[in-house]
Amino acid sequence: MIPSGPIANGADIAGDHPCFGCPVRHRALCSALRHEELARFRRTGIGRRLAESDALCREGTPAAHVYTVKKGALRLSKLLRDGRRQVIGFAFPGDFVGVTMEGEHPFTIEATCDAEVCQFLRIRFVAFLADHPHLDRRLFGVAARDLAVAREQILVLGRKTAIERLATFLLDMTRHSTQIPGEPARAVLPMPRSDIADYLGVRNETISRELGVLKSKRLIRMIGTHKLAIIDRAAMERLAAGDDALTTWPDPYPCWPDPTRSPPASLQVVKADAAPEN
Amino acid sequence: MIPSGPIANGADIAGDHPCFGCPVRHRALCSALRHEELARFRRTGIGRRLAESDALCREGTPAAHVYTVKKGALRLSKLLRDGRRQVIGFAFPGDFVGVTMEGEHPFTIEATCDAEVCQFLRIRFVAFLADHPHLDRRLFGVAARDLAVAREQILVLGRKTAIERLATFLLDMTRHSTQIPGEPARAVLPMPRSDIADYLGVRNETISRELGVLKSKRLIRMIGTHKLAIIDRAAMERLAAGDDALTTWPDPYPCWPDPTRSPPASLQVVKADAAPEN
DNA sequence: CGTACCATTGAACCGTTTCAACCGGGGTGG
DNA sequence: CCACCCCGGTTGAAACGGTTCAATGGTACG
Repeated sequence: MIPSGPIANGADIAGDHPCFGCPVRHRALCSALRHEELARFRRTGIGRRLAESDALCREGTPAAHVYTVKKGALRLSKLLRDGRRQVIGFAFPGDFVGVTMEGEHPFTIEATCDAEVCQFLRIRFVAFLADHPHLDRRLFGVAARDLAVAREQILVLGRKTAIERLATFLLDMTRHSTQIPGEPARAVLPMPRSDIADYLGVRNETISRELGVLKSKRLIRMIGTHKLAIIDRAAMERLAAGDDALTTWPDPYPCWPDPTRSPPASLQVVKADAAPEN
Repeated sequence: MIPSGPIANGADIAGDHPCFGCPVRHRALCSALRHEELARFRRTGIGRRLAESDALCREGTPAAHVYTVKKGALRLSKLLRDGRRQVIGFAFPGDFVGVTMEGEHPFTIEATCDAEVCQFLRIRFVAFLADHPHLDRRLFGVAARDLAVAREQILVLGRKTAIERLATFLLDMTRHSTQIPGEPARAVLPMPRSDIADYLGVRNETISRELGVLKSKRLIRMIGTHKLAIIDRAAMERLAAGDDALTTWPDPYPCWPDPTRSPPASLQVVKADAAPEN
């Protein structure tokens, strides 16, 4: 509804430029930058290679950098003081992480597997933003998308059963693997079971068990521990959407759309001196 | 970290202006607008009065307006297809709701009690944004704050017990009631128990029961059904933070901050031709 | 003052957790 | 080269927190 800024289409990068060959140079925030300034800013990023569980930053520490994911995957997580962990989300190639309004990181960022990121100094990034105010719109777009994802996850954690959460997650993961048209969708899970469990708000034993249920119901087929095929996508989508619940729900929660409640009659205009079309 | 735009301090509104006397004219997005344009835009908003359960918009319908809350409270909620409901969040006086990148509302917005909002036509709002690009930064700030709140709620729903969720919520609610220094903090709950339950991902019976537990432990004292006093704030905060869990947690989740894991030795610079301070 | 609806309380049930044992693959050292 | 071990993943059985269903209580509103 609120239009995003224009997508950059500047000249590409020469072979000796640090961004040359970067798998996400046309995605992430990089694609919002243009022409010469683009090249100048992107050159300030340095690559870092991470192994599983290597941390980019920790919850509560001063935020000194922002990052673009080039390969692998990251997990963003928060801890309760007694050690319970919640994975807030994962970041995949092309994602941009680490931007915050506060001075310190709101969560820990670690690799879930071998990964590569491009790291930018935050003060340089902030200065660059000041020189390029048109990026604010773009930044808002990134935050708005993240917000929609986070709110969807609130629905998942608040109201879905374990198997529904898992189905939702597996379908999501197909979007991060290249698909062959006509073939069953593939999902790669580039993280240990414990990360999936902490993302979905259950224990890893539950992940194992519900994966077993999906297998025995022939909705999925495992291809090793970290890869699988979605055999019956329609059934998975019904499951993820909460359609297959065996129980009918009590009255006070009408299914949407519910024409019987559509026009709230008691809505009334208090001040009528404004334009009528409002 | 990313600085917000300047706060408006323009001349106030004359007595015949529709915004005169609005309790939030110095807050919400209104405070980001300035001087004459400010007055012109704010005049385009019309007031609406809502009774409990009156809807401003419904999940999935085209987004035609944006709103500022003046009085009362709103709930933002999503439904699963079988009717399970999740309250994504509440909006209180001064909050700005309804902005979305998509063309349709991602959730239903209803009043939880008698409420008043100021309603703006979206196309007019978008046009105003186009004329005032400095507002993009402000808009990003709003989205970033909402994002932090949503992610905190993910932690609550994914990892906290029912009583911890309730303690977290009650402490939050004290920030929306005026406090008397030296007195025990007061919290007003301007919504039915079912809204609190659907916000915290439990049934309303559970809310009743856990409220009973907090009462019997002398952490809170009810003052009618919709008001209460926090008697032992320190204990409530420990409870909300997950400090009081009776069980010690297994090893793999170190408490933060954990110096033993701080410097990930395997972090290595891949390209070293960038500035050294990066 | 009655009544309807929200809130509370009780008891049985169930999904997920907890605790424990087992499996299997990859890396290491003998 | 093979045995061993370590650790992530899987499976089983018992315990528990929250749900479900049902009945009662309270209160706000007509």
